[in-house]
Amino acid sequence: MNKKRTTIKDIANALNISPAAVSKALHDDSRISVKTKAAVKRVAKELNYQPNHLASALRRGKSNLVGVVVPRTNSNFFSSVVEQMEAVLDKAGYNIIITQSNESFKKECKNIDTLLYTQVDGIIASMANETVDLSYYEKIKSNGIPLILFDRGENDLNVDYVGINDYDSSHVIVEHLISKGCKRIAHIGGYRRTRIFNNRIKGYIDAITKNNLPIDDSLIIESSLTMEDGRREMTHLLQLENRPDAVYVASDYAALGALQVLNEQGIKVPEDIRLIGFGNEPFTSLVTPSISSIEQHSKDIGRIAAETFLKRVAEPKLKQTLNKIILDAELIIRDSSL
Amino acid sequence: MNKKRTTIKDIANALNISPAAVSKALHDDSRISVKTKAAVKRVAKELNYQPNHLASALRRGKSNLVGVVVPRTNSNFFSSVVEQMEAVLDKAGYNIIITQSNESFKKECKNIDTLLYTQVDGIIASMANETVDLSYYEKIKSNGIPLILFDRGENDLNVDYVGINDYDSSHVIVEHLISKGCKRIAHIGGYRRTRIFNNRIKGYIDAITKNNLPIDDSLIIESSLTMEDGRREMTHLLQLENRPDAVYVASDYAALGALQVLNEQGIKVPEDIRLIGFGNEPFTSLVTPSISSIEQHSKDIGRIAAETFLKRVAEPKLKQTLNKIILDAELIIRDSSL
DNA sequence: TACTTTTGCTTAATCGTTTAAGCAAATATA
DNA sequence: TATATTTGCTTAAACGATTAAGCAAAAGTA
Repeated sequence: MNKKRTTIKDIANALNISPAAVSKALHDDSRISVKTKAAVKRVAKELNYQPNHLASALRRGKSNLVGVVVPRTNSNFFSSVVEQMEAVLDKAGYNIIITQSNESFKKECKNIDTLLYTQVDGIIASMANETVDLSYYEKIKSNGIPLILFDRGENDLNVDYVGINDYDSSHVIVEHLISKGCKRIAHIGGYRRTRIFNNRIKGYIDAITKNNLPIDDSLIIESSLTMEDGRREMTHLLQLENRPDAVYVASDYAALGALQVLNEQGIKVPEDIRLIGFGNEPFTSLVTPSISSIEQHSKDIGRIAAETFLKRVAEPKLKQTLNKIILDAELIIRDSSL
Repeated sequence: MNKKRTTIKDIANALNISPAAVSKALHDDSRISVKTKAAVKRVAKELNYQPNHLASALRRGKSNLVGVVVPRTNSNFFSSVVEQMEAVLDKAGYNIIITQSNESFKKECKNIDTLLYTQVDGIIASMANETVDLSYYEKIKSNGIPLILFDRGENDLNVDYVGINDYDSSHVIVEHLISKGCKRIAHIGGYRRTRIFNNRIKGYIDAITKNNLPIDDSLIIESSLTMEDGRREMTHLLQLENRPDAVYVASDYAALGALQVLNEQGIKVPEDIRLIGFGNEPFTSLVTPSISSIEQHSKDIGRIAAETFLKRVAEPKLKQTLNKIILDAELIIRDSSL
């Protein structure tokens, strides 16, 4: 029983050469003979050698790990983003560590600490709904490793960002609804403190105003955008004296909750009330009626975020120009707003 | 600009003591005076000291990281399992690295290599559908770190396992359908090479036989159980001369695809055909009609898997008895099988 | 032939932390 | 008072890989 794992030293001993030569052979150093390289690789395989990442990372000051912080992984958007990141980073020799905050600020801070502690070479993150205090993100910056934000970002942080144009998306949605004859469009949104939700709200207000419709504060609601929130806020909207004829919900999950309430109360969608979600989660096309929604180009976001990280580590620290990439979102029209 | 991160040495220099004393002070060693401890901690905070995980893990031969391998994270089952693991392991001072195979054997192997390379202290895994070759799992075992499997496991590996009783679940489903008067029950299952799917198929066959119904091979289908598979196989079943009056699908995703086809073709569920899924994914209660399904107790599975890992590392290597934990599954009856 | 260059290695230091071993001073015990 | 124990540190050697520096032998050049 060889309890101990094979190290570079074991290979060196077996071949009667120095550990340094082994290390170089394994890295195909030009100063090692073809013969020695072959021998080293053969013995490495024989002894089932597995390089010790900790040792090499410690020595090289580089872990080849990228930390990812997402609010949750079980939404199609985030899991799709992460999948693309993985694909891009993998090709560049990086592995990723996924952590989820479950929308909790405290958990998010813990995750960041864990990642820094693990000596990741960079962090790609999307912030929890709760997050207002940015000190942990400042901590990443002061650590000197690249920080790239996506979707749920924050202007004040002054770091690379990839996301979609939330403001414009609201315009597209509102104008689509108006084209269908809607006059009282409600908005179940997120909290304004989160930049993207604030942008959606601003876009909504500006689009309403631009189209000469009145702004009615009772039609603008802030929430956490869970399915439960969608149910509650929809119920609430239906109790208004002057009901809306359309509801634009800033998340598909909340839109789903809203749709359930509408279905339960026998309100016809889209005839009585038109409904639009946000995120283009797969279930939007599966429920009855299917829910119109905004496609956020998750794959592009994941790919670009990863590429931005790679650019950052490649770039000399000098000419660091900030990358703010805003993708155009796309409205997918389904039965709920026909 | 202090490019370099603060190390234990910096603290030692600031206080004119040895690095060893600093290390001990930070770990509350009893042989360090209260005064020194306080001073060390103060300076550590002042200099914004962040321990280097690589170094300590290298030295201690323990990374306090647990690797998790799942087929995907964007299913509620797996993300819920992972969430519980995280909660349990966190309390014990462990952090987790999540990797997803996307049901690809190749990716799974790569993930395992990455995790071993990162020197995780153990691996908790659920196998991809494709996985038949177990050599990578043997590799984990031969590495000497604990391996715990959940849900998609494998008897041959002879390692700890947590899952639900797939065989019994099939019985419960079949008997429920029979109680509703169904006589021709089809089964859209996974591939027999995967143990859990094989168990579901065996359970289905035995339950049908036990209830004196004939086994019709054209009603037993193997597939990858994606939504697309569900659509295709349902379409196929509807083309049979002698249609089934119930379909038991071994995954909610495939069940969803099947339901779409039934809805599209105007077949009434549950009146014409009853439908049952597996996994109790949230969307099963959201679609119309809502889909009956099996609750897999994902939270318990996650918790128990994590606890099993902790037991393993605590236990002396001597008295290693295998932990096989099989939970009873629960049928949630919804509209699709009323 | 006498030199320079290249090849193919070795030596030794290093990354940041932990820890066994050791040692002087302070305190306790006989 | 003499001896034993405890306290509070230091020294130095790891952990396993990488790498700058160096050095002898082989090959190339004049």
